Amino acid sequence: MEDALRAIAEPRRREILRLVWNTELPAGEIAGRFAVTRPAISQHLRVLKEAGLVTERRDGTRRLYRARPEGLAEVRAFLEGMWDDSLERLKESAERAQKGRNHDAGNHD
Amino acid sequence: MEDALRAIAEPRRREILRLVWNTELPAGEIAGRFAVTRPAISQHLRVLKEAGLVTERRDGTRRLYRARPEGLAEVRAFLEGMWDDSLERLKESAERAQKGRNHDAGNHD
DNA sequence: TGGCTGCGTCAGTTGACACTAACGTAAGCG
DNA sequence: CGCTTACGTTAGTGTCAACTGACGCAGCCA
Repeated sequence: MEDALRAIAEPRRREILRLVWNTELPAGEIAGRFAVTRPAISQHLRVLKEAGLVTERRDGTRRLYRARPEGLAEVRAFLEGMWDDSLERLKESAERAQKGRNHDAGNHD
Repeated sequence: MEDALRAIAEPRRREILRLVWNTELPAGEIAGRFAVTRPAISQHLRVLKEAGLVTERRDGTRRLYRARPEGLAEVRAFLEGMWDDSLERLKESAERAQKGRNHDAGNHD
C-alpha cells in the first residue's frame, strides 16, 4: 500500500501504468515513448513491480509488462476506508457533544 | 490532483489527515501527537493545505485545521478514471484485432 | 507597553529519488 | 563460439523534500 501510493505519486509512473493498463508491452516499447533513457524506465518498472502495480513476463530476451489493476484497487480501498473511519469518529464526537456542551476554551485533549 | 497525490504519499501527512478528518484541531495539538518538532508539522500542514486536503481557520493566536474530504474524493475519482479509460482502450484493441490478425512481430508503432 | 503564548517562516543539513553513462547478462543467430 | 538484441544493474550526480534550530509576528493579558 505504502509502496503503491508512493509509486503513483510519480507522474512518469502513472503514464507507464496507463500504457500497460490493458496492453502488454515490452520494456523497450515503453521506454521508446518517453524522452528519458531506458535505464530510467527500467527503474520505474521495478518500482511499479515491487509496488504490485504491474506484472512481468519473460518472452525470450524481452520482458513484457502489464498493469495489475488489483494493486490500484487496494489504494482505492484505502481511500474509501477514510470515510468509514469518519463514520465511527462522527459517532464519538456526537456522543461527546451530547454529554457536555461546554464549547472548549483552552483545555487540550 | 498531482499535489494531493504527492501529499498523501507521505505517511506523516496521512496521519495528520486522519487526525483532522472530522475533528478540527489546532496546529500545536497536532504537533503534540508526533515525535517531530512543530515547524515540521507546520510545513506538512502547508503542503496539505496547498493540496486542498485541509482547510485553515484562525481563532485568536490559534490556527484550527480540518480535513477537506472533497480533496481526497478527487484522488478517488482519478483512480476510478483509470478503469473508465480501460474500457475505451479495450474497444480500440478489439477493433484492431478484427481488422488485421497478423500477430505483430517486431514493428513498433 | 511589556511580556507571554501559539504559529509560521527562514537558513542549513541530511537523506531519498530521478536520472545518465557505463557495464553486465541472458537469449537467439551466423 | 562470436555477435547482436533486449534488457537489468551499478556508480555517480543533481535536485527536491523532510527535518531542526533560530527567528519573526500576530493576538492576548496584566
